[in-house]
Amino acid sequence: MVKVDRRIAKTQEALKKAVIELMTEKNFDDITIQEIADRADVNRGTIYLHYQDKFDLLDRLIESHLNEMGEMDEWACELEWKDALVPYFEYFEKNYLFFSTMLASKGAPSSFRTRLLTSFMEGFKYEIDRDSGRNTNLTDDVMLQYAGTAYVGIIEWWIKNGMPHPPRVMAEQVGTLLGRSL
Amino acid sequence: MVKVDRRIAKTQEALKKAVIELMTEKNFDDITIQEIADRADVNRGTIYLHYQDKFDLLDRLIESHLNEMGEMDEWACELEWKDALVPYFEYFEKNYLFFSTMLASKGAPSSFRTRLLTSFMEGFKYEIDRDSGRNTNLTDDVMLQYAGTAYVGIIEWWIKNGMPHPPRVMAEQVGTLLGRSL
DNA sequence: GCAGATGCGTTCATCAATGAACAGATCCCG
DNA sequence: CGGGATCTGTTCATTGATGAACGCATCTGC
Repeated sequence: MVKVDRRIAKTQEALKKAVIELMTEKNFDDITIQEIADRADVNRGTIYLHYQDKFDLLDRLIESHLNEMGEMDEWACELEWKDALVPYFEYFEKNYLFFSTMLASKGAPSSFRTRLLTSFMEGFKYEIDRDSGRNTNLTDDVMLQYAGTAYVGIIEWWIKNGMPHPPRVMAEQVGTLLGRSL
Repeated sequence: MVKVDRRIAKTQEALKKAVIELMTEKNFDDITIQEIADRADVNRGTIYLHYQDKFDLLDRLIESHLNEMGEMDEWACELEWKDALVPYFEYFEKNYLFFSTMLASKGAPSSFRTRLLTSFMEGFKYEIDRDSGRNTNLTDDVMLQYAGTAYVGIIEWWIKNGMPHPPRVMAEQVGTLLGRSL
């Protein structure tokens, strides 16, 4: 992990935060580069030092979240389901604004749901029970699609309904259900 | 008003915020330059581009607040007392952490109370009623000291007690009392 | 249709922030 | 007392951010 210049980290952080905020206020397509720069308190030209355009910025924003969740996979892979899921729901809670915005916005980035699903299914692949024999009549693609859409769906519900249960409770219940499905 | 480079504004803002935060956690004398830099996410050397040392930083932090309140004077000087005080109490409320820290900390910057008092008395000087004749038996220094300490005292009480009344209510009551005293 | 306005992407000289290093001061523990 | 550790204030080459300008494209309304 090469440590990045703190100036770069700060401006990128500010830019990502600005995009999320603006997306709660208007459609992504209606957001202008100048608005992002103003909101982030950054020179307009500075954006182009890091990103191609606003679509690239949004893309990298999504990517960074998926990567961060990917890193949590490695920490969690040796834990029981319900323990492993706690940090995930805490992450969703912490980045509430991002997830609610990305899951709600009806415009171009509806692809987010798909990318999230793909990412989850990729992670589930190594969690399928292949030993006990209880899944011999099930194929991987069906199990992955089933568990993946269920997981995305429950997160979507949880976020959009103002997170009615604390992360720990969600982790326990969803952990139980995912364990039964894989 | 020459516009300052936004990089300068950002780092100074971060440094001031860092100092206030750290002062809520430990005595000012125990705070190290490195801690301030870390908290502000700024290189240690950068501090010396703007300030002599941490005392200068604290000094300029106080100064900037007094100046900002001084600018509010000019906007407010032609209003009635109770209207003029509203933005002040809103300012105290907004910068709650600063005022509570500065008024509470028992160490070296107990001078803050004195500086605040001096600043208020300076502002009151032009508000004394010299026309109606009801103050002919009173001297300026007595009135200023009386109203000044009362004002500082009531702010101190309000802040330390968790701002039990909204700014508008405080402004009305304190406005009435100050009007009677000057 | 065209003129003004707005947004985009890029350029460049200038300035601010970085981080690493340095010597000196002070602290503190053995 | 001595020496390791920590904090300070300063230096400097390097890198990132700035803001102003530019040409170009796309709207918008007269």
